[in-house]
Amino acid sequence: MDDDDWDLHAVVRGCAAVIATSAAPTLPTTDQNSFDFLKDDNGTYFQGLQEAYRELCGDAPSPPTITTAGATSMFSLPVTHSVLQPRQGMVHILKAPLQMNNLQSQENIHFNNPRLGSSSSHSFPATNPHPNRQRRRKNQQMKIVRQMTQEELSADSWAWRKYGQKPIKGSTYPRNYYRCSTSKGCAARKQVERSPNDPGLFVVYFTGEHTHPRPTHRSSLAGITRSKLSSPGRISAAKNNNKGNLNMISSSSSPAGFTPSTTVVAAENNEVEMAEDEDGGRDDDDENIFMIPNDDEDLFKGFHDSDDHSSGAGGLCTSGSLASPPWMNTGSAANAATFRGGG
DNA sequence: CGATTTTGACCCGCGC
DNA sequence: GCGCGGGTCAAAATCG
Repeated sequence: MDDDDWDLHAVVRGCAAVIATSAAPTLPTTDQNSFDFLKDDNGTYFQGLQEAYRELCGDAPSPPTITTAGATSMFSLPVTHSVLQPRQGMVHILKAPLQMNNLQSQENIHFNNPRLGSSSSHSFPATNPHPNRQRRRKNQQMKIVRQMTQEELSADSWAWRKYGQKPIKGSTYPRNYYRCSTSKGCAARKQVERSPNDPGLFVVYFTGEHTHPRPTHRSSLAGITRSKLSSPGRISAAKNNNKGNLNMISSSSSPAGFTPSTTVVAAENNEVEMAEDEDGGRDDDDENIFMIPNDDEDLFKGFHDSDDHSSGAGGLCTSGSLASPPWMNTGSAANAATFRGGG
């Protein structure tokens, strides 16, 4: 389920706080292994982050920069800039808003995780009619945000199953919710919506982790037969065509088709701008950012198409400590999007 | 028949 | 405490 996922987010949250405050203490959690790759020998994370970046990017032209922007701190992993601007070709790994302006001590690095037995004020009642429903505080979620073209979305070897669609207030287009269908217990999810600034682009949020290796052949996966955007029967004839939903597509024919450097563009959508935390407020979308430069093709080859290089199930996933964030995997594509009611 | 999509309802975090 | 908004569930419909 999402339990591990939650822990990871909590760890990352703490890690970000540590870096942002330069305090660099050890993580106040028992589940530190998940992000040990960010930790150095001194028990801090700054060095580890740099190393992690080197793992991801190979020969990075410059070391990763930990920077702060206004009231919000963020990781910035520049390739060609010492400090990249958020809009200059970044993939944003969003996390919960740390409210760094209020973060003064490690005590503030607090995990509102009921499953960690910490300070959460929320827990599922015993009478929960949906005991399997795993919810976490919005600001506890870690997201990776990417802007992708339809081609990019199609270049995905993961199998995604749509489980919801919601109109988002203030957004022209609805948001579509997908979860990984490769493995039943897989917590990997993604949200796809059209960029409000460029309907030709899609803003994709990746959350959760894949609990299984990347499938080598989509054709062997359950459900892929209906996840083809290009399928005339499904798209043009199906009832959802006129609704403009974001439909999944599979991409078994293009296992190596992902070319992030050409398509992952500057983050100009509203979500990412909010993620910049310009107002330093407490908006739900006002999340801390773990930014990775999208113009580093190797980086995303590693994340998205590592198996293209015969690296097995995720080239970066070389250890059990989240060497390869599974939520970095690209998702399926989307078609035209309009509101559907409800919600 | 099995898997996915659709879609209304439900749940819950969060701001006021 | 209340209401809004977002995320998820799950039954029905659909497809191959």
